[in-house]
Amino acid sequence: MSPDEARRRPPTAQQFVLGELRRAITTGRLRPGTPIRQDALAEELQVSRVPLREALKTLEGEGLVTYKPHKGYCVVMLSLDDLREVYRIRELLEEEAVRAAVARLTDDDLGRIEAAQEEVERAAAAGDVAAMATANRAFHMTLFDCAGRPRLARLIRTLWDTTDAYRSMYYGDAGNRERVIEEHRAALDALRRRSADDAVTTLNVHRDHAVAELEPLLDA
Amino acid sequence: MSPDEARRRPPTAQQFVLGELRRAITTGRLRPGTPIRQDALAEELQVSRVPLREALKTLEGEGLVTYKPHKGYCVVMLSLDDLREVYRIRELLEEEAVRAAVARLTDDDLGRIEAAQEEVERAAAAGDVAAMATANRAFHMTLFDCAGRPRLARLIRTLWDTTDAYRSMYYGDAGNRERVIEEHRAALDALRRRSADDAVTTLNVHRDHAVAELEPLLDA
DNA sequence: ATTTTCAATATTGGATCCAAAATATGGAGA
DNA sequence: TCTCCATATTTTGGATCCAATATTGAAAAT
Repeated sequence: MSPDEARRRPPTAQQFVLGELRRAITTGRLRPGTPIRQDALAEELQVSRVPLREALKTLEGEGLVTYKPHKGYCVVMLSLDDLREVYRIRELLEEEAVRAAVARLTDDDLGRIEAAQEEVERAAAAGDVAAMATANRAFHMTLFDCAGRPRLARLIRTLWDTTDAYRSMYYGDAGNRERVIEEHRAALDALRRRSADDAVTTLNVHRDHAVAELEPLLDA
Repeated sequence: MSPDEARRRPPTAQQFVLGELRRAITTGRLRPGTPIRQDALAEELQVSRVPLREALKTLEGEGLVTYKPHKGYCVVMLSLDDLREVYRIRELLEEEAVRAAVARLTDDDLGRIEAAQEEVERAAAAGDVAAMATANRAFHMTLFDCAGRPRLARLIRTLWDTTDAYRSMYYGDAGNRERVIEEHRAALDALRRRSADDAVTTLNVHRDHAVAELEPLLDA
């Protein structure tokens, strides 16, 4: 392992494993529905089963894996209904977050959101799908964090985590990337005008587009 | 351990510990803010630290304890803001659940909710606070489960878990117990009429009463 | 007296080993 | 051939041990 990797590597094995598992699920290396063989996975990640199991417990709490006593963990298979349910819950919670955020949005906050958007556009221009997914998330979460409601923001984060595995596919399409940028700009415009209604509407459209694109992917 | 206890005891140590920890936090035996000494707790519960740590990971996911690498776990101290935030989120999600539930409520469903209510009243009459808390929870969750939205119901459950520690205090007061029963009856009436609006309104009032009673308790 | 450093101690993180449960295998009986 | 049951193997659950990190306390220097 290079010094650079060592610096990046989290301070505990369970956090390292957690990140690796997220990535594996996100990128589809661990496909939905597959049972998780702890022994094999632990060996592959060069850790013992203890930190692996703690990471799995965390993922269970986030709804990314299921667990049955004495049967083990299993990557969650998101059904179409699940997807719609998650997005509907997101709609409810994110509207709440956006309204609270707009009510107390400072110019400084706005600047950070704009910076995130610049990063999104830079990644899109470079065609870097992974970077774009990260930047997109930062864009939204920065806004949600402005609501000053840590528990609400935490909930929304876990909901995003749940569908991360599928969202990355969304950015594979150039048309989607272009549309995301346009919709973000519209949202930013609403935020600058401190119009909560417009921001909510814009972001709802944004979200609906995403779920509409994702739905076909789940049939396969 | 008696045979009866043995039958009740969960199939894995981590589930047993999970239940014990919840109770300990709920009853205030583990007070908010106290760091959790794994060694001592494990010994007290007669298990090793491994299942204890996995249970703690679950509780962390539910927001009942916090975790810092190399520092350990800590029972969360719910601030007044936290309480309000949790109840506001519950309001949003439970309205959604109730509307979905009413839309598909069968007579059979209604019967189960009524049965839960009978149990609530029975426990209240007996002055059994713990049983009343359990029955009350069953009353609401039975309704939420009727929504046919498993993820939504799961989320609501974890939100309830978060404030369980404080809710039990609520039932210590006889006036509160009486009011809960009245409000449940009003909600049942709305459900029988299949009036989603009335059910939502009634339950919002119900919830607001609870939070109003709980708020003073959090100053101390 | 205050601050800093360093060692001693306590506590968490992780690896290995063993036990318990579930699953797979294979043979006996109908 | 099919079913059922006993056994072997795999896999998960948990206990113990060791390592790494954090905390505490005391001594030394300013």
